[in-house]
Amino acid sequence: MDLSEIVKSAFEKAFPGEDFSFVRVLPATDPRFGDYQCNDALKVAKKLHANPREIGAKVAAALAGEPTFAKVEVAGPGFLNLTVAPDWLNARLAALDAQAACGIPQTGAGKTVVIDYSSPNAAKQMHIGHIRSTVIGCAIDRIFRALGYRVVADNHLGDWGTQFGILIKGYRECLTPEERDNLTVANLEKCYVLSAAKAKEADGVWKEDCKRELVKLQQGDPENLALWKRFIEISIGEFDRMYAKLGVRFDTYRGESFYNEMMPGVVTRLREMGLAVESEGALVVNLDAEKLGVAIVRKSDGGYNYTTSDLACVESRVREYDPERIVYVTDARQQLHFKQWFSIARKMGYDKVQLVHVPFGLMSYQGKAISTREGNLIKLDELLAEAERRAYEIVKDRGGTHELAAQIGIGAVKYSDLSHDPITDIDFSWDKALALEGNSGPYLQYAYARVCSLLEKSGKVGEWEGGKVEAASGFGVVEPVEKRLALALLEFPGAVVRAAEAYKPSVLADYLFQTAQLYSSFYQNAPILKSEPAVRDARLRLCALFGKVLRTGLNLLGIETPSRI
RNA sequence: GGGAUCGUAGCUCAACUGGACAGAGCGACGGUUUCCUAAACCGUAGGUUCCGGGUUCGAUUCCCGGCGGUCCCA
Repeated sequence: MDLSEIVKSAFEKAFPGEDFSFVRVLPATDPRFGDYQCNDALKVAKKLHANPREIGAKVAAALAGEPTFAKVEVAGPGFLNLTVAPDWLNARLAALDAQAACGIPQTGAGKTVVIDYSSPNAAKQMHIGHIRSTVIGCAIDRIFRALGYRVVADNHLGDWGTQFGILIKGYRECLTPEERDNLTVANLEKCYVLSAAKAKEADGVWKEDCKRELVKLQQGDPENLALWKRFIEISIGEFDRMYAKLGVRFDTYRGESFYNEMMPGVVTRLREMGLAVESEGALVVNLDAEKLGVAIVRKSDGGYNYTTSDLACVESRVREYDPERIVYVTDARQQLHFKQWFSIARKMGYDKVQLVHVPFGLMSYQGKAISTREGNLIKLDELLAEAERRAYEIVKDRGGTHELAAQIGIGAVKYSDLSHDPITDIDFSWDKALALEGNSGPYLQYAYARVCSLLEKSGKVGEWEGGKVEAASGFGVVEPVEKRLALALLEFPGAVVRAAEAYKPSVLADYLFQTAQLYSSFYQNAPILKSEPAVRDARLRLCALFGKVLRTGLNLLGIETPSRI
């Protein structure tokens, strides 16, 4: 039985008739306090106006004879320090080992969640600023899938808007025939820059031409529409090349254009419901009551903006998927925007679907926002190539391949982002992004590879890569380092759940690193293969379970787990 | 002007949402390879958790007021 349940019923036994639903047992914050602790006697003391130590003592008495615990102590002002019985620990480890997906609870079974992430702009190359949404979103995606949710991963591309007038004009006038025939995103970027520069010329002729092309596109002109489609296809092709390297995949690529024809309907409904009113030629929703200012849903020139398209998008998603929640992974600058349109969506009646914005901090480079204008834009492609190059320098001496180097380098890039709380601003640096030592992706991959190597050498565990560990032996945890590792392994499902609840892959990353540290310490300080057979088998089994947990966890972060590095 | 967000070791970050002496990594210093992968391990130094109040048995965490950085809106 769950430890919290056991202690809760001890509270109930000691103080009948009280509500103890809040009682929780947590891992001990320090090994000296035992294996687990419960601090809730202090809360109870407040409620009952009683001495907390006495309450702790009564609960401890109620726990006497409970076979789960080898020792129950009241410490300090009334903390309950719990030491579990070896049998309990071994049984729990065996249970964890036997469970599919390392015991991750299937709380999402039968539920759908839409996760909206990455979302780069078409006709531009991806740069380091795109890592965060892509990598954090991908991890949240994988975590929710592991919890049993049906996940719809959607890439909400920036594939519509004024830039296409500039692009079409630029395509026709600024590119050579060869460039037009072999159109790449790099070329699109180039012609955009040239065309946008000309649009700033004083006479305004070029700018007018761009506008005309845009209007033609919006009116469905076949030639412009075909060009636009081609731009999008080329862009997606290029994005997919990046996603393949990053191990990211989407279920749908629905850009802004997908919601185009739905926008007038949204505005009509907003009007009919009395939510939107005319103001200075524009149509706005006033949110002053919630201190969210005013949201424009149709501009004075008749154009729509993101608020409207996001509302159209939520309508569309609810209709199609009926999701329990929709998660948006975007940078923190958009917080106001999301608060505004979430509020409007609820007023429109979309109050059953949970709308969640996961904001992440800004990425800068050398202290400046990343932009073409600042000239500090590092292409994602370059970053990944450099990551692979640095990893290869280390790997090549051991006969490592470029493929292995890519797994390690990209693991380093992803982990350096995922190991931080998403809200943290990041000033990009090559050395930080590509760290290969200490709290880094490769540290975890290295720990995993050593588990694989160990098990291979033991000759006992043939099918381990397929997840099968011979259960010939129990766990027989003895040494303190061994026990700390064992207790940490039991926390894995909880770490996954906490990461999901907080929408923070960093919670899982942190757990994996701490657990890997315990493993490294154990591995270094306790002989495994050289131990006597009983100890050796028990330790191998623990290592195998750690390997399984680590592989599962890294997989949730989207980090590969080569078996040899 | 209004709002959001962050402020923790020299640097980069944790701290399971209010618990025990605030922990890691990097960097610094010192140690460990006839031994299961040294991308590792062990140890030492390093803190007024921005400042000031408040709530509480107990605050890095919650509330109020400042200061500073970043961002959004007007």
